[in-house]
Formats: sequence, C-alpha cells, structure tokens
Amino acid sequence: MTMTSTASRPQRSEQETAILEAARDLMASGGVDALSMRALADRVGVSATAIYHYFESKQHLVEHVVRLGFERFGEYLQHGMENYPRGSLERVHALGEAYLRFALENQAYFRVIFSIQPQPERTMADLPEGGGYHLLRQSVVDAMEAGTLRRADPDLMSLYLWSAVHGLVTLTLSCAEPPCEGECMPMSPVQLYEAFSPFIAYGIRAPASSGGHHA
Amino acid sequence: MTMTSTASRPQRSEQETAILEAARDLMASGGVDALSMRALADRVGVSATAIYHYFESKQHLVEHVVRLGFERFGEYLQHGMENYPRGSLERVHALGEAYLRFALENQAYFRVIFSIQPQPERTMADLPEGGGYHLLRQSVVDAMEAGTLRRADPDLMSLYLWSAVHGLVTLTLSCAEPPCEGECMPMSPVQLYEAFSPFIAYGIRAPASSGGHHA
DNA sequence: CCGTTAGGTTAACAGCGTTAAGTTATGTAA
DNA sequence: TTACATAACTTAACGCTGTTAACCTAACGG
Repeated sequence: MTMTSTASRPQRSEQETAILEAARDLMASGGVDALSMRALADRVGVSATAIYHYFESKQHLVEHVVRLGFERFGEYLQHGMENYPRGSLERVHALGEAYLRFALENQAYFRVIFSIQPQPERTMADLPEGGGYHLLRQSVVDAMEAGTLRRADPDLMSLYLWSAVHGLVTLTLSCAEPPCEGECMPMSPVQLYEAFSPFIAYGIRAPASSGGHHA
Repeated sequence: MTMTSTASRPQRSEQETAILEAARDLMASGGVDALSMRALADRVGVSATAIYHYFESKQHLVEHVVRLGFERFGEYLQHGMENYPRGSLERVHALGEAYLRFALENQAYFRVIFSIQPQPERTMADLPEGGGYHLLRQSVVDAMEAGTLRRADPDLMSLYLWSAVHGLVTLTLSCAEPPCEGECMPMSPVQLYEAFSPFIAYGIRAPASSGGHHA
C-alpha cells in the first residue's frame, strides 16, 4: 500500500467502481442492449479496450452488475418489511409489495436481473441470494410458527408467493410502460396486488376457527 | 391469379412462409439473438437483403413470428383443457398446466414471446389475444356460475391465476436448463405446480359448506 | 413495345464485442 | 542507478451485426 501520489490516476478499485456504476446507469436506462463497451468507455473516459483490464468480457461485467443489483434489491426488501411484526401476515404482504415496487421503480434493471436468458449454474435457491428469498422464507416460517399461516412446506409456500408476485411483475413489464391503462384493466400493478391479496390470503392463512379435518 | 408457371420461383406467400418458418426455428433454438438476417437468408437460400422485400425490418419480422407463436400457444391451451367439463376446477387447473408445459417445451420461443423488452402499444388484455386469456377468463366465469369458484371480478381472478403460473414459468426459465435440480428444490416445475394447487384452490374456490360472512 | 413491378443481387456503412500489439508510467529488486 | 516487471492504457484491426443504396432481371399489363 505504498502510494506516494494519490492524485493523477485513479486507483484500481476506483476505476473499477466507476466502470460498474456507469454500466449500471446504462443498463438501467435501456437494458443490456444499451450497454456497449464503447459507449461505456466514453462515459468513464477511457478507450473501449481498457475495460478488458478489469472485466474479462461484457458478459462478466453484466454479471457483476447484476450481482450488485441483487444486493440493492435485498436491502430494498428488507426496508420494506422490517416495520411489520415478525410472524404477521402483514409482513409477508409488505415483502411482496416491496418486491413489486422495486421492479416498477427499476424496470430496466429488473429486466436484466431476471434476464430470462438462461443463466447456467443458477438455481432458484441461489438466484436471489442476498436478494430476498431467505427474507421471504424466514417471514413465512415465522408466520407458520405464530399460527398465522397454514402449516406446510415453507419452501413450497415461499416459492408460491414468490411466483404470484413475480408473475404479476413480469406480465406488467411485458406490456407498455404505463402499465395497463387500457379499458379492460384500469388498475396499477400495486392496486392489482392489493386486489389479489384476498385470493392469496385465503389460500395460505391458517383456518380461522378450530376446524375439522386437515387435508 | 393468372399464373402460367407454378414451378420455377416460389410464390410471394410461399417465400414469405419459408422465411417465417426458418425465423421461427432459429428463434426457437436460441432466442432473438440466434436470428441474424444473414443466417436466416442462408437457410432460405437467398441473400440477406432479399428478406427486406417481405419484412420492413428484423423487428417487424420478429413481431410477425411472435404473433404466429401466440396462435400456436392458444391452440395448445385449448387442447389442454377441452377434455375437462365446463365449470369445473379441473378445467382451470388443466389450463395452467398446459400453459406451463408449453413454456417448458418451447423455452426459447416463450422467452421471445414474453420478451420482457417493453412492447409499446401492448396491453395486458391484448397481449395473449388468440393466446389464452379469453380461454382462462371464460373458464373462470363458467366455474363461478357453476358455483365452483368464489364469486369475484373474473378479470381479477383470471389475472391472479395467470400471474401465479406465469411467475412459476419465468422463475424457472431464469434458472439453469435442468430446472431446480439443486438440493433445496428437487422438484420439476410441473411437480411444483401440482404442489401449489392446494394454495391456489383454497384461495379461489367457493366455501365448501354454507358459511357466514362474505368479505 | 414500352413501362412497371416483384424479387433478387452485390457493395457498402456504421456499430458491435473482442483480440493483438504497442506504449507509458509506476514500483521493485539487484 | 540500472534493469525488469507489471498495471493501465492506447490504436488498429477482425469478423460479425442490421440496414441502405444502387443495380439487375424476368414477368406481366396497356
């Protein structure tokens, strides 16, 4: 760490950070297609090939940005639910709403994260590592132990809830930007999520009264 | 229609069909990136620029292929559910399973259809026109009238069911090809769908016995 | 017979990811 | 102080992409 001149050239990690941030901005504006090595290099102030000293390829660079995106995603979800009591249905609900809001507020980014291009070496479990699944699973387990949720395989129920919200998100993002202002569906995605909640709640919460058989 | 020589050159519509089919095959093999004008032209046996006599741009060509894909999708869904009685829960269930199966059997194609790149002028309602939404909605309406499903806004419930299945599909497709063979989730997507069904059914079906308040 | 049109060609442009080779500056060891 | 090594960066180039322009050729209609 013997550095005599802190000025002049930026440090290795500084430049790498600058590249990552510029890449994130470009990808957030128009997806992975809006990120070209030359345009990125112009933003950072170097030539295109200089980027290859920090990242092996565009693919690796994108994966790095996606990894950072998952971390931000996870923090967003954490903030969205931490004000609701552990074990409550509201906590689970808030998690879903935060998921939805993040996707809507970072559309291009979300598109890249769930690029739908098959990512090898990626399982459903580690897909959102640091990005939410363990939060969801824990809130489900808590609510089951609190007697709020029907007893079932927590992974199964978590994946079900995840699917429902994720499906709403991806359907929304497959449509025009002002989502569903049409005649048939004059509701915002968040409103739709609220309207879905009864269906979801009926399906997952524990029976109200002490009831007969458990199927 | 005065044609003297049916041989020699293929007809306008024939060549157009050949291009569309070749484009579909390429896209099915590796998405929209696997479709290049030159590779497509080689398959058809013409030069790349000849395609521009039939389609204004690659974008228009892709949209045309997607439109045809929706029609096949719709037929697939139709076949998947028509053996179950109108108004039954099984019919709704079969529709979801057919949706899932089509997506898994035509992964690259499905990716393109729901390209997640924002399609302007596309609303949720006309997105699957000829591709399933009206089938789903009708089966929901039938089941409501038959007393099988809880009474609610049919569009709302349809969209909820659509989201749940679509979410499972898109999550699956975001992962590696052999879906979720990991330690945490050792189930196939279809098995997962079957396992979800109780949650969904509890949420949407009409109360079994004559019950108290309706929220 | 002439003009129009459909259907096709080749050449070219600008942009893409990426590689190869060369340059400059810095830091370290003899 | 010299020598080497490495980090950081450059320009030039390759093969690919979608797309445009200009040109050609066979068929049909007035």
